[in-house]
Amino acid sequence: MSKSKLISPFKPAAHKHQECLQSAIVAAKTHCDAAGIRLTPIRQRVLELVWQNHEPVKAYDILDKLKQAKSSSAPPTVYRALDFLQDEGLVHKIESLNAYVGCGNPKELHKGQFFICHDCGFVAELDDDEIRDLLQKKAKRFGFEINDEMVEIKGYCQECRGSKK
Amino acid sequence: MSKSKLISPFKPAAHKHQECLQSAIVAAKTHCDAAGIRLTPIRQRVLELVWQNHEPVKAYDILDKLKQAKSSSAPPTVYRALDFLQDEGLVHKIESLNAYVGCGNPKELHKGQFFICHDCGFVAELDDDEIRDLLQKKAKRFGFEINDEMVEIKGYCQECRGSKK
DNA sequence: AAATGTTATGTTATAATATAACGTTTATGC
DNA sequence: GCATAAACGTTATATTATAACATAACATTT
Repeated sequence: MSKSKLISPFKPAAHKHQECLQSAIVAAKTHCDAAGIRLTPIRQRVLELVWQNHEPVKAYDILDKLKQAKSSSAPPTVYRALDFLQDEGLVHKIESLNAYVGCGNPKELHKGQFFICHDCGFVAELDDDEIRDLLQKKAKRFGFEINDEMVEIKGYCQECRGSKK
Repeated sequence: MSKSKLISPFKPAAHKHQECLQSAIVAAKTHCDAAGIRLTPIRQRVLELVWQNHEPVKAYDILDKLKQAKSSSAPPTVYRALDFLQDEGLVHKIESLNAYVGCGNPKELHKGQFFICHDCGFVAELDDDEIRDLLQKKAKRFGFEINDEMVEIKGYCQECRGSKK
């Protein structure tokens, strides 16, 4: 079946973000338990920091915050945790920003399509087979076999557009 | 009218690349003349280096080559030229690789969709309205106004797939 | 619990990518 | 020619990411 799922929708600026954060952590724990891998304290902490809001977070900003608790933290501390989280589908990298966002849908490994608001910085993640199928169809025309895809769309979200009028 | 144009197709490994290079330079000159802007020697040289082949080229690799002719070249030399060339649609940045590819279609400013072979490194550029329209349609559903888009697809080109079987 | 293998983390250094800031030169229009 | 803007030179530094090797934590077998 073809799916089109808004994994991380745009939300009112004042939504209850604690809930996003907590459900992401629960989902991550569940996923890691099921997969028999370890969500260590460092990894969980990095995941929490990525989920501080719905904006892409920079590796060195994460590092700064880690250092507040543990001054010995270094770049590899962060990048290793981010690598782990990406491998498990708990975090995505936004390539065009060199920044990272949480993913609330670790179960199926996927690469979503991202919509990023220039104004508020919010990122919405879509997991859409129609887009994927169309890219497949295009690729097929010249015999290309797809293995990985990055779709990052920038513009203005409804809320920010509204506030400008 | 809706277009789907393969701006830079995949090509046999042994295609006559001199022709790609030369026609790109001619197109760039024509474009700059028409627009009343200057394709200075540095800019032209950087463009030639980007067009050395159909693989994305790194800024510092360009710099190394510039230095061979003029040892005073520095990072800003390269990045300024790349910025200019990107603004004019003569070069695209592949965000997921931090690398740059030439574009043979400067006339209409656009952001293409890129297909990148993991094996040979070749990049094909597609300029396809069907993809763009679909992304528009998806965005519209949640009131998102698109302003910039990045589509980078990785996998294996026909030639490389063939050679593996 | 000792020995061992594996995974995760600590630590230092450095590579790779990109921009800031300011001065100088060069093109171009008047 | 001269004023102006555009392009370039130069030095320094910011930002992003990885290499390399040591140590610690945990798991498994004995």
